[in-house]
Amino acid sequence: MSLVQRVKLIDVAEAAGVHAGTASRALNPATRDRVSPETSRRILKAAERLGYIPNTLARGLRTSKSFVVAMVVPDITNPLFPPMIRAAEQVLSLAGYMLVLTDTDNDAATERRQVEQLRVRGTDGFIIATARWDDPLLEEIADQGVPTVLVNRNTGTHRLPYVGADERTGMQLAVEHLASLGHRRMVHLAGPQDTSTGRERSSAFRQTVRALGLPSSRSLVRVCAAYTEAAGADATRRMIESGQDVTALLCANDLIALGALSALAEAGISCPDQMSVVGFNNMAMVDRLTPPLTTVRLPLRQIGELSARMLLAEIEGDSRSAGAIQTLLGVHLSVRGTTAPPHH
Amino acid sequence: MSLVQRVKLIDVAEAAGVHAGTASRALNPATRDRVSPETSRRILKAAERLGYIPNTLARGLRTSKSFVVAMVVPDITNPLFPPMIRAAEQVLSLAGYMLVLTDTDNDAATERRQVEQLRVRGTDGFIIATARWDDPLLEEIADQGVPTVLVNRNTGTHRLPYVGADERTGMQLAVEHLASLGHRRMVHLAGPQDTSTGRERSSAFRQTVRALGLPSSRSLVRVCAAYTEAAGADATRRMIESGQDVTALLCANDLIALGALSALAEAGISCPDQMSVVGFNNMAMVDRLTPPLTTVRLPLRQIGELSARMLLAEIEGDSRSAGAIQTLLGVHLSVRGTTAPPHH
DNA sequence: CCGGGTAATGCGAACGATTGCAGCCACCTT
DNA sequence: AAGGTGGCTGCAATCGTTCGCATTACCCGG
Repeated sequence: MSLVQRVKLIDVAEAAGVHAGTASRALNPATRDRVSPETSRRILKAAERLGYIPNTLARGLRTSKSFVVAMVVPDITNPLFPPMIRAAEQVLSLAGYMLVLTDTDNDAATERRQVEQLRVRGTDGFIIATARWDDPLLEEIADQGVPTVLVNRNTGTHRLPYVGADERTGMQLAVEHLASLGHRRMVHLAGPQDTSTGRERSSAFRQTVRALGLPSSRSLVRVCAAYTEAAGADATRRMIESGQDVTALLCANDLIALGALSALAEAGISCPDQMSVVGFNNMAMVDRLTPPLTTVRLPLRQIGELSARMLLAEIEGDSRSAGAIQTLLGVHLSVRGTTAPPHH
Repeated sequence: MSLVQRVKLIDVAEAAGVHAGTASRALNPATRDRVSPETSRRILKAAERLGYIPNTLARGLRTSKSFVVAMVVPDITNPLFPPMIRAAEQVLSLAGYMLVLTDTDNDAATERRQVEQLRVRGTDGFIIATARWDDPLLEEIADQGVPTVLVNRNTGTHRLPYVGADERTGMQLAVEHLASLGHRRMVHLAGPQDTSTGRERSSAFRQTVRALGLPSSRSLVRVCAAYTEAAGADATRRMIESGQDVTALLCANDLIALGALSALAEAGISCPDQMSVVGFNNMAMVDRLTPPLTTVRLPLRQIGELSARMLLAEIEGDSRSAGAIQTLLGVHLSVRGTTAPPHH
């Protein structure tokens, strides 16, 4: 009684004096034209009056559709993700889908377990933010044609639709900004090279350095073990110990930049006077640091929103998706306090 | 083919040479004792061998259970929530539940719409972080006996189970800390009084000030319009303009503290030299500010974890829940750089 | 005036599991 | 040895929709 489900299809059918099947057709916009306008109107009215709400489970059982979409992130406490999640959730909920969230804790085994569990439960599609460059799970998904869109990180084979930021241009802007300030010897603290972001950013770094005619050498790129503060600090310490002659640090993301700033402070190297630092992602709060972090701002909300739209299109699209569309959204360099001309 | 669902109950039953009903009983631990150990073993083995995975939709249709739990937050980009969400998700997923996330954007109408939509979809329970002191939606939920746990914010009637932090002690620790530094004239920038956190924190502030024998007056509490940076800055500006003689600011949360710090900087008032500031929540990154923010640290992960456990108990508990349990977890004061002795 | 076409609706079998009830058989008691 | 008991298992209804197919009614041209 009064518990959620009360009036069902057969009730509205009876109220309208028709068979349940007819009511079903009238209620579904796609099949509505198979019932006469007059009857249809009566059914709609009855449904309205009784407050009919279809039972998603029953429908799902019959149609094997669940109106559930899952979003897979490596770590929801990373401020990079909430804006994307939020935007995606809004789009999906407007379209009548629920968003289930799963946090893999950066662990491939956990991820596989979660995704399989979700697939078994009839999840209609996936938004995945944990792609690795070489990712067997994603290959399976592509093989099996599960509606999926990748965000933030892409996979090497480009077999799945992807929406992300224009990483290369972001890195280029950062390098050019530093060059225009007069920097010539910059080091890139790269992210893990098994992620597309790590690879793209470091490749763009190398390319831009070369294009600007700056001295380039292998030692200008130092790969961090992870996208974490600790890894960034480590790499920075090693660089300082090496005695390398450097005036600017381009970090593969803000967490690495945070680690770098700590390590610099530890070593008594002041930023930006003795060392300029640039981050990537424009994480929440980095504008409140002292000095505020210069960083590349990604359109997180847009990424979330667009990924949801693309996924919906893929799920509901009658035709098979027109290949794996790769979308790159524009980025912006937020110049703040951690970059300044080098002094001699 | 090879699409998710293939082997079903009847396949297992046939393989084991029994009727589907028997297989169903053998597979369900709760009814397993109604089938002979020998048969049961055979069925389990067959299920294992065939890789049987029950169809949650079909089961849900019959049992009206969905193994879906929803978490309702006001704004997922607030760093307060991700740790709670993460912890809850882990507990739930281990128990075979999915966590669907919904962000109400701090809007009561949106919240109602989302929650109703979710209930209709057969959600088994709710973790709600958006409670208001006087909240009709929650009253309905309590009336109808929907399994629900409140986190972070409580409701005035205390009719639903709640797990949160010991706000009062947190505030007390903060006030005592300032008093021990020598502060006597402190102002509390309170949160909205339609939330339990706003009310508890300001009531504890008043109480502690009185208990310490400090001068107390109505003007020592200034209520902010919202838990936002902008509202905190506003309140602070008004306080500065009023010329009130104050040496310390106790903010109802970190965002308000952030706003206060901005407004102080604007007005050329240095922190902590001329004004001490204490926050609440220990949001991510506030330890990286200059100076790092002194704040009350809440056990966010524990709150998330415990709330999930309580909800599961409520959902699966054979007996009706033993009243609306109110759980308060311990807090800790992180003394950092924004508090110092007052100077004269 | 009749056959064939079309549009609208009814009919009932799925979807895949759970579960109350009934039947069966073996064993125990008197 | 007959009747009773209780443990296992099978049977079939059920959850609420959807959808292929059958049926009805109606219209039009020959």
